[in-house]
Amino acid sequence: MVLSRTSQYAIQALIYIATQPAGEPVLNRDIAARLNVPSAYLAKILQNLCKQGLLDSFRGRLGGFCLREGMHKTSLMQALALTEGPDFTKSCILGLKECSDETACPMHFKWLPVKKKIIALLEGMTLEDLAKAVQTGKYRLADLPTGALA
Amino acid sequence: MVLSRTSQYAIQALIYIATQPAGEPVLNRDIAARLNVPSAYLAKILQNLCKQGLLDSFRGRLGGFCLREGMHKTSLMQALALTEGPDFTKSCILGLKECSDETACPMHFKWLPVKKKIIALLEGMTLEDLAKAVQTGKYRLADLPTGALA
DNA sequence: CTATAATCGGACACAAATGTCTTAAGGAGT
DNA sequence: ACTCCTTAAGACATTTGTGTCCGATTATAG
Repeated sequence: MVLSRTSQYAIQALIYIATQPAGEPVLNRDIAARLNVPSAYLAKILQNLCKQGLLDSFRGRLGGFCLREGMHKTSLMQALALTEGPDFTKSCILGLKECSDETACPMHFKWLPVKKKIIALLEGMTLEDLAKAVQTGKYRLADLPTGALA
Repeated sequence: MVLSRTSQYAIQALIYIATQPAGEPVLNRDIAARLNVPSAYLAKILQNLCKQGLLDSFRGRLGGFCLREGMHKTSLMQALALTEGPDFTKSCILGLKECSDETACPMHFKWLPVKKKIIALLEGMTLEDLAKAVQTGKYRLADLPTGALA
């Protein structure tokens, strides 16, 4: 429900990168192992986030990916706009092309407040926030506990 | 966001059928035309809803689909469980297989209240409710106004 | 009984999402 | 210069969602 696998991988990876020391590139291979996600596919996703300006990438030795300067405060909403498309919260829940306060589907006015809550939630959480939550050890980013890898 | 095309078509069709006189089968062809949806695909969806017990179908002359006795009060939640699978609200927003109050992803406790609102909304709306809303003429089921077809 | 009209069921077709592989290009260390 | 390690890029494969088609089946009307 709600998010594509691509977006889920992207968010997980972004949070993980945000937990690592700023400025030290993180290896795609390490992220993939940590999150238990296919690494070649993850690489594609990270490359896309680079093109969109959220990440920086470095080739060669000491290379890898890291958050671009200042991007720790990126909201989940902004990040998802990059993976799901900028209008991913705009669409009608029943799929109607035209659905607004003036031309509403029968669910429109019931769905609207819930949608607003979702948007507020996504706009209110930053990568930094989520990274800090993970660093407390109370939450996990993958199906294994935070420190379970060797 | 949120619903597959299949589910969107299913809900639209169910609401439309619920607006029609009970007991009089509705033609798949008419539903498809009214909703501007591919009729062969819609037929598959309706057949599935029959197998799952939500609709009745009748072949031959005077045939078609209609809501099974008593199913006007079916909630959106119940209908979506048939098209999206019974656990479609259960899953973790980040895609973790294990994510509960005890083993939580960093979004878990923020997402939980929103998820509950969504579930309450879906459980609170019945096909009958939505059909009545459409019948007031204030809402539309397709991209054309309720009465726009010839 | 026959013709007609509708769903049923399966096979097929196409597109998008997801995942894999290989080669090229670029940076760091020796 | 050379080698190694990394991302970049594109081709390819697989899976799933979406959509089409056709013959079989069933019910009604004449």
